[in-house]
Amino acid sequence: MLEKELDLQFFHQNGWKRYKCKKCGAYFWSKVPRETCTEAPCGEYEFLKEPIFNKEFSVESMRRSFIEFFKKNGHEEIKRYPVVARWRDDVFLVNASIYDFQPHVTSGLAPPPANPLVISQPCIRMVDVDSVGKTGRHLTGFEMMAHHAFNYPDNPVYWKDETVEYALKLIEELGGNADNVVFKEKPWIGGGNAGASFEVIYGGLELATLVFMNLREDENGDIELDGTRYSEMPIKVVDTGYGLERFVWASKGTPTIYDAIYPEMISMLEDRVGISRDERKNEILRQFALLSPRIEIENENELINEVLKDTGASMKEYKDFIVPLQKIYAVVDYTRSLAFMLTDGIVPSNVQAGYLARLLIRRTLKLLDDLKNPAAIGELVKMHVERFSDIMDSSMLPIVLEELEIEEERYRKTLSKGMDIVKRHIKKKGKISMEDLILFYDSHGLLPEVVANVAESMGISVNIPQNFHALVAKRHEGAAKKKKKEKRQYELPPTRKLYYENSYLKEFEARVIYSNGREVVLDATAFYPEGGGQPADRGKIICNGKEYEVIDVQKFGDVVVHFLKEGEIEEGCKVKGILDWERRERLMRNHTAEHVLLAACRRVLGRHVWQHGTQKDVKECRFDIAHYKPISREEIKKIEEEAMRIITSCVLVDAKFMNRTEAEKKYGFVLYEGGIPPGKEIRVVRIGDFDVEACGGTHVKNTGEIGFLKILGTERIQDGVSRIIYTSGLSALEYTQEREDILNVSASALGVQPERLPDSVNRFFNEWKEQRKTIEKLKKLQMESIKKELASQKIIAEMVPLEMKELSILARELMANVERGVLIGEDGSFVVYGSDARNIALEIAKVMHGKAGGKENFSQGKGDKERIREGLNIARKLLGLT
RNA sequence: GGGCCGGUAGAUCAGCUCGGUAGAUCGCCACAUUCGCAAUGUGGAGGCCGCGGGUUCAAAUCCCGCCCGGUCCA
Repeated sequence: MLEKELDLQFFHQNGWKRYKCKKCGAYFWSKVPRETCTEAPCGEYEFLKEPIFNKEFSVESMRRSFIEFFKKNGHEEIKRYPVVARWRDDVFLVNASIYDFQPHVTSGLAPPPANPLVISQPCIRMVDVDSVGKTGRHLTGFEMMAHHAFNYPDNPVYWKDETVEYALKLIEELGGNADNVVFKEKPWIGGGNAGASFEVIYGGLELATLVFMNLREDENGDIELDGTRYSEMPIKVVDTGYGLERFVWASKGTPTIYDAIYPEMISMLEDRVGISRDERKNEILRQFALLSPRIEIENENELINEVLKDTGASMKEYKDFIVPLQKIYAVVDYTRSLAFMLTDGIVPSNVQAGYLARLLIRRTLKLLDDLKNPAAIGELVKMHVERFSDIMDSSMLPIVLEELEIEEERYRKTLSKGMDIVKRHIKKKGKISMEDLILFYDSHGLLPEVVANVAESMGISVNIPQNFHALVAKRHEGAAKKKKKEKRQYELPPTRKLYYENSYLKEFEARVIYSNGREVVLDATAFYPEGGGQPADRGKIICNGKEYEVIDVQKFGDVVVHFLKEGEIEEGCKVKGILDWERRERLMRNHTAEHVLLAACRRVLGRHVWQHGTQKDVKECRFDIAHYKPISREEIKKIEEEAMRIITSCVLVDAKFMNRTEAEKKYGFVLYEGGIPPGKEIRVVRIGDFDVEACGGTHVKNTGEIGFLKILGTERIQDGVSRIIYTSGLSALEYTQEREDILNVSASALGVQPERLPDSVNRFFNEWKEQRKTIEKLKKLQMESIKKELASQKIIAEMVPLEMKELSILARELMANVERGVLIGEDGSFVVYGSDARNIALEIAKVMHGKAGGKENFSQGKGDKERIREGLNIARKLLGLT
């Protein structure tokens, strides 16, 4: 398939030929005859010996050169997207520039922001997190420079030949020799799409990938790749990715990619850690970069040994200089990724994208600890934000720094708590098993190396298995299973949505176009179907004078289906629909109130606040937001005040349908606060300058109609996610009235004014505690006197005015003097001790119609308190007292 | 979203396996020692054993549900 797809005219016209790599067997195109594809490990990193361009580039100048080149060639420059993929629900982070345009642009549903376009998109890839620093070339954060063209059947832009030509021209413009380029053929699959691609190899390094995306997943498709079926797409997408950092590296030929990108921060950290660089160390590092494509990082020891062998370096040299340097590299890369993630608004958390941020933070802190803390994590993130201020939002810095402080504190706490647990465990068990190691990691977040360190300081050695993480993963197997909701399909024309035409419509007339039992579809409806966290309307449908109650309304595609409580309506019938207006009005107010609340939260708490989930209802609504610490009482009050300010300003609420791409351009991704609606057209609800969201719900026309917004409470549902419970309008008034009632009832129960309640309650509670203590003391005294009375005898069987708990205590104290005893309490419970105690207790229980049990010489039980006399009698008999 | 661990005195935790008297250490208070402090000694105060059900004669302990915290995975 590739051979045909990638046999370009351009190659034939310009003297390029197709070869097969003698080492890896892949096919490639080259202008000069070659034995191998030249990509490491088939070739070597030639650029490390001789940079491939005739001048050095910084990150900034390379990015600029790339964008200017494509602008010159008819491309429009597009601003970067956030690294957190808010417009998608299938991934957390942006992994590649094409993510910006999936799924709606690539599927043809929405137009691209420009065509063709050029962009430099920051990406985060967590998969390489373990390799960073050690291989000399892996990164968690990088910029993918890209040009994209979307070819529609009626509007083609350009395709394979032009794309290849651009790659060569760009390299020449940067001062490289196009004849050294190799185009390696490769099938490409990703994100539900597929196509053919070229890897652009230069100097042994893959500099770019040129993807020609023309297939999409389709179970009925006639092309099969990797076991999945694909069919041709109407749109053909040129998807390129040029690694910005790799280009910079190749222009400089530094020992590692990190030295090329962040020379300033690295030399600063080297100074602080006390490492000096020289040619020899650079040679060792260079060797790591040269060998790492050949030896997988999983076999790290092999890689290290090879490098030491090739360079003649000692293990000590490696440990003293190379390891700290590799840690510095990782710190520098991680903190830049964090700078992107946090300024783009990711809040550290124990779930979702926030967890990935926390993971990076903790790894960074661990590395900084290893390096004896040459810098604070916040200092480094700040340096990145300042250096990349042209593409990062430095106004987020204060919030980011606070988030990092909170995270560091939390990490230290987890760590010290975990160490305590390990120490206690060792004291108790004296060893640490495999199971324990997994438990410590899985449940307490302690890396096995950390556990081993603690154990060794206590003189216990620990075996860390090579496949530790695999074992942990095995534990989690079968844990996650997703189920997709099957949505029914109705083969009916779209329902006319009267609730969008006039959200105040209370009654309407329509015709039944489909009826099946309790399901009714009308040609038009004012009933709002459940969606966007707003519950369905209720009300009734009247047909031929007969009323049918509507208990649910759902949307299937573009068809609105009403569900009746009972009865059946004939198709074709003319009906009148009447909404439960009281309910709908409250829902509408609460929905608009939610948008107001979000605006207020962003103003009070900061711009990182992001809606996380929501559920409207008539009375209480839930509104979840991403925020990095619990919301304080003071903040709640401020949010309420801010919201009321928006409400009392009587701001117009504007709802209209807009072209998706235009809306994104105009308002940005804050639009998707409430989720990602499908389709080319999206409904945009705007409240003055306060808030704008894509939202399909029904809203009031003016914020003044909300009247009153009250926050009923907050709770933290996850780390980094707080839930605000609120209500508005009449429901809010009802809430405050109910609260007042509670106060009044409580106050009158105590016979005080409501204002006096806090003091009075405190007093009563303290008195109650005092009295409880007094009772305890009196009981103790009573026990003492009973004890004195009984202590002179050898065997006793008595009724005493005590209950179970005191009986046991008394019995145990009597044991010192009295050999055998039966004590029966006034509530019918009893204690027996001394020889044969259990059997005696069972006998007493039998007589007292109760039950008993306990130890051989100390037993308890309880029986009918009316039969205490009988119990005593049998006890005396069994003890030989009568 | 799922898995795992935890919630007992102001703090850190033991007790839970196998139901039957709620404990330790630190901190706090008082007294003793001292010119005074630190240190030490003696004594004392301090617990809705997260909440709600259930099983049981009897639950901190066993079972179920919920709440809260931590942690790992997607």
